[in-house]
Amino acid sequence: MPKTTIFDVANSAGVSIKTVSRVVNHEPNVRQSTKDRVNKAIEKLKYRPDQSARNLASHRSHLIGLIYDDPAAYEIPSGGYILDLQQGALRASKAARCELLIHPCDFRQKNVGADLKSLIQQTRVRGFVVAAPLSNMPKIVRAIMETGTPLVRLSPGQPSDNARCVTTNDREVCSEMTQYLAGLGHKRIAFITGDPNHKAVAIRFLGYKDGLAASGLKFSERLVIAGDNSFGSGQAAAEKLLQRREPPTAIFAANDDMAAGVVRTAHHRGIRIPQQLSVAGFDDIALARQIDPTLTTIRQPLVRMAEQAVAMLTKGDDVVVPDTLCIPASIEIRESTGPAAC
Amino acid sequence: MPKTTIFDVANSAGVSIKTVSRVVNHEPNVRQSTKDRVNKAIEKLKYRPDQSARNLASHRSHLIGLIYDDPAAYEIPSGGYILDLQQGALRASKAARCELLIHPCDFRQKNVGADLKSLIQQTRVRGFVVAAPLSNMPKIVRAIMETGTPLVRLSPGQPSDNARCVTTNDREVCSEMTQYLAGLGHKRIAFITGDPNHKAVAIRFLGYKDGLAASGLKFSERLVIAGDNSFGSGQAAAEKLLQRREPPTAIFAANDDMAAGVVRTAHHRGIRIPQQLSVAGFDDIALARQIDPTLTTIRQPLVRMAEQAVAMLTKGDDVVVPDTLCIPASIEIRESTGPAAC
DNA sequence: CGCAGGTTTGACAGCGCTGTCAGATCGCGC
DNA sequence: GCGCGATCTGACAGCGCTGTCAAACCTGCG
Repeated sequence: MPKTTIFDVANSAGVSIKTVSRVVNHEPNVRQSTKDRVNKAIEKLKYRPDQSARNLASHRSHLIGLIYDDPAAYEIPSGGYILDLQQGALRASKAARCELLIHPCDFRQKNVGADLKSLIQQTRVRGFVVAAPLSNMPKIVRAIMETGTPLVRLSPGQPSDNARCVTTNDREVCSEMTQYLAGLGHKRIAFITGDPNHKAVAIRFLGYKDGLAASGLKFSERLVIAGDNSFGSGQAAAEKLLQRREPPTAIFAANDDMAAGVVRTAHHRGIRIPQQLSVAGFDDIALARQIDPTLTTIRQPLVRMAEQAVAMLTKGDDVVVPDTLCIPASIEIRESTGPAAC
Repeated sequence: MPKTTIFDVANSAGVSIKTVSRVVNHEPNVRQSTKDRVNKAIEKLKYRPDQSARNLASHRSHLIGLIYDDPAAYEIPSGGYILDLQQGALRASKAARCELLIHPCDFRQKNVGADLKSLIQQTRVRGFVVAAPLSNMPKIVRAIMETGTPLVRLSPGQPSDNARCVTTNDREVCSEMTQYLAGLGHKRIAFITGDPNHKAVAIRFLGYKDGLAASGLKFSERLVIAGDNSFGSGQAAAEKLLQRREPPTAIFAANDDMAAGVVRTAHHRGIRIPQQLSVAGFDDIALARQIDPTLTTIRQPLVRMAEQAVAMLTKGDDVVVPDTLCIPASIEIRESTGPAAC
């Protein structure tokens, strides 16, 4: 059974291949009756346009690239983040009749730039969505921009640049969370910062400070511990904080993995949550609902962010799309936070 | 800056385009000196072959499709499974200079078959890796086979059929795990079965029975509870088991998500693990190392399985590849199992 | 030296589609 | 009935590469 091509359809419908092409691509200026005839032929012959040929002739593709930090380069990958990303991207891709190419890449490697460029030139991807923390790395962003391929950055630290981006209100919502904790009576609220490479996560720290100020609490360096976004670093930070003579009564971690690490350490030390210690995270990864107690956190609308990012890429060039989109996050109160003890 | 094409390279190297093509594709019968000259020209002009053109001319692509059950269709996606799958597939794809297309699909939908077929015809994917539980669904497998696209099934329940597959020794290793628990003195070892759609998981139940027999324990229907692979079903099953007058002293769940659910429920009921209850899972997802206590489980070599599956697809047709590959799993003993109490 | 048999190279015709541009057809007003 | 702009349709030349096949070039040996 030889593949049915545009010629077969044209013959069957009694028109030229160009007209078939017009119908398939929803181009204007085709009489309705002709359109119907062609569509009927397409139906009958089960015609599917060949993407390779389309790409070749039209210099564009139906492929969307999703670029994110390679979890294989870490010890414990924060899976939820990536899956949410993928889910959103897939949803929008499907809507735009595109396929999704995933491309984790390790920014620590020297030749990421060259690697990306060759990917782009080979596949003629229609556009890329670059997730944090890669989205704020000039090396990566520049490599893509140099090829002229459209891209949308997800949660870049500074939203400037001449590339489009989709963000969330990290700072504001972290301030809210801090105020919520303060409102529960907590005076010593510790903060575990994230990977400094991850600018958007760094911004969360500012929100924490805002929240303290708004609640009339004063900021103390002693209550801030550096983490690196990993579960293990959350454990380590908690270890340090909880062995103090005057430990914090609440710990706010810049992401859920670290918050989960805190919960684990508290457990080990026999500290009850939330009776003796409140713990809050950020991201609302699946794990947040699976650990015990379930984690109070901030739901980052990652799925929708990724979805919008892809949508920006696939929207017709005629449609005016805003260059920057901010999708607000929301606080998700669960079992791990409660009134301050002392 | 117009794209550099094979013509530019041919001109620069003073050969025909066909020779350039030969060099690029590592075809035999090119004199070393010619090869060098061409490579130098490629280097100089930064030539990258256009995949669309290649695909069109050669009727094959550099795309590998990874098909798995759509986690978005569930409540709680079991992320570790998918990420491991992707990681393995990505590794092998990269080695074969291919890109990975991910295609979660919801087998509950009527038109999955048609959907897949159109994907295939449009993109001319070189081959598919179909993960469990989709790998044992005739509807899916047949749809792909009808298009003549190569595919490799991952952990299909029954390894027959005329499609290649990569499996692990679910049954044997589950028997081992059961014997290990029996060896710790457990007499009442409960088993939580998985999603019946997931044939490979169903097989684990047989291994459990084998293990009981090998340990001289007799099988009891009462100790078997049906789960559906989800965290929640693990919780529910544990709830049922633990409220009995004579509860089991060990619970072996057919996957880690459910085992984690058991741990959670035990916690809530104040039952100490492993002192009062031993819990074992299967898969070794990241969560297994993140919950407290860490979970004794069976490490399914998923990453390697996916890697091998893609490798089967990309190996030259001349290389003889076995039709079925079994990569053994191994028991990973952690904190959640210990000697029987009573 | 000449020739069989292998190795290396090149000419050229597509692959299936889209972009361009010119030609056909239509509608409408005078 | 004619002319003119707007609407529709088709011919054809690529897009950048690979497959085919034949030509050119090498060996080594009688």
